[in-house]
Amino acid sequence: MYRIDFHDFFTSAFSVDCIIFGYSQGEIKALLIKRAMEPFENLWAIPGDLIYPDEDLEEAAERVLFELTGLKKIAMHQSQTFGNPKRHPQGRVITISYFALIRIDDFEVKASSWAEDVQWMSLDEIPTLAFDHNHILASTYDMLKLKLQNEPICFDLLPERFTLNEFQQLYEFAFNQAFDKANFRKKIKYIPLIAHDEKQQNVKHRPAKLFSFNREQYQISLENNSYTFKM
Amino acid sequence: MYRIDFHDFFTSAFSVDCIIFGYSQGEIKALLIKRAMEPFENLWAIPGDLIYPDEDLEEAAERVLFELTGLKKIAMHQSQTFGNPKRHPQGRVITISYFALIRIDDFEVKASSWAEDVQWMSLDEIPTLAFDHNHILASTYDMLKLKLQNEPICFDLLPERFTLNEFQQLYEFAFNQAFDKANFRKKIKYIPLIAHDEKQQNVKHRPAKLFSFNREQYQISLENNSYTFKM
DNA sequence: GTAATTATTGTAATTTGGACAATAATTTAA
DNA sequence: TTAAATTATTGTCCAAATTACAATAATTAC
Repeated sequence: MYRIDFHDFFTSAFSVDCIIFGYSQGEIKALLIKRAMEPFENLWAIPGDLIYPDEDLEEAAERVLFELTGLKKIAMHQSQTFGNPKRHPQGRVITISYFALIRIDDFEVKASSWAEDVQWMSLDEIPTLAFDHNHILASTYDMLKLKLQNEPICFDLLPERFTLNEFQQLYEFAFNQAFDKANFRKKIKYIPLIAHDEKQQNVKHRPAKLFSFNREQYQISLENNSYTFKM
Repeated sequence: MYRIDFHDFFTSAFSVDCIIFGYSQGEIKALLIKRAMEPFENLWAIPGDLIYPDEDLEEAAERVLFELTGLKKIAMHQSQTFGNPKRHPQGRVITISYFALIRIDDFEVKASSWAEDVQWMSLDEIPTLAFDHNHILASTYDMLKLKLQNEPICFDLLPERFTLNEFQQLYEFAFNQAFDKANFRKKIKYIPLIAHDEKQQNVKHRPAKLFSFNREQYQISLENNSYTFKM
């Protein structure tokens, strides 16, 4: 039986795609770039590019994101890998997707390298994207919703200090359903939050108290096995 | 600015690794092969190999698994991707891991191709494996335990017809803790099971009734959103 | 001060979950 | 044939969580 030589396999490339979800004004959005380069020139796409031969995956995700959008110091989480042989018109490129969650108002994005433009887009207004990026985005959003139920990543989307109503609204947006206010507050009773003396400013009604997530306390509970996040 | 040419990136290869978990005699085991080939010749490893240039990922996982172990018609689920630049001593190889769950007694495994031996190994008796395979295996087992709580994959491990006690024992093994019999039965009250007239054979005590998972009913509930599996 | 608005807390009924006990069905051995 | 042994199955009670809904408190705008 003929056996292919090890080096015959080195005919493929890898890329990373960085799906960045942000939250602002009660809405979850995705960060997209406009391609100034073939293939799919002028189409919108998930920021992504090829991995250097000696680069680790997560390292590549951070570099590529920075090069295209100016974002840095963002914690990236590995998601799925997409490898249909026909997904890239110029050759075999397998892409590993990474996702991250940020507060839109805390960062400034700026298109550079071969990104002609960069923009936050509402999830219900996503145009046809380059490659299989519509599929990748939808599939990653499903994963995000799953994680929102089992990990305290909602606090990466909310402002550092938030009201309990803002907290509730994020979940109402993500799961597209209303919750009872009183019951929501009971459900989150065990989530370690810090209650501040500070209150909402510039609202024309009774201002709500501001809270923040107690990451230190959460870490301790994790190590103790004394609490597991569940929504 | 110097820009690397697209084709300079084609210096890497992909592989798939197939983590097969099986269940038999009250224990979850993993299927491993003994390598008859450099690198790591004679070490045990997760069955895996390079992906052909024009092959889809899942297709590759199924082919590789068959070539090395004789297993076929096994539904594979994508897990994580591992890409440390130094993980393969002969070059840059990024590996995409797939996992599957099967009933050990329903299949026969047979080493072939460059697998010198193939064996089911208890999870607490795993030797030092080739490459980063100990890490991959441990990480995939963690994922399995997570999925056992949120998806009805336990029925891929149990025999087609099982007793409620066998069902309970699988969870007791995976989570390494005992459950109350009566309460376990309450918990599974809404899981769509078919109760058969048939009973356990050849036991020296009152035989238990046999059940099987009602996949059709489960599919319907999924589409209805009328039930979500939760353990 | 008063109306309007929203934040926050409370209550009661229902459902679920955990600990434990009772009963039923079957095999084995005398 | 029957009693002892073993395991399957069902039931009960109490505590805790969930749900729906209501009441009260704190602000702002006028």
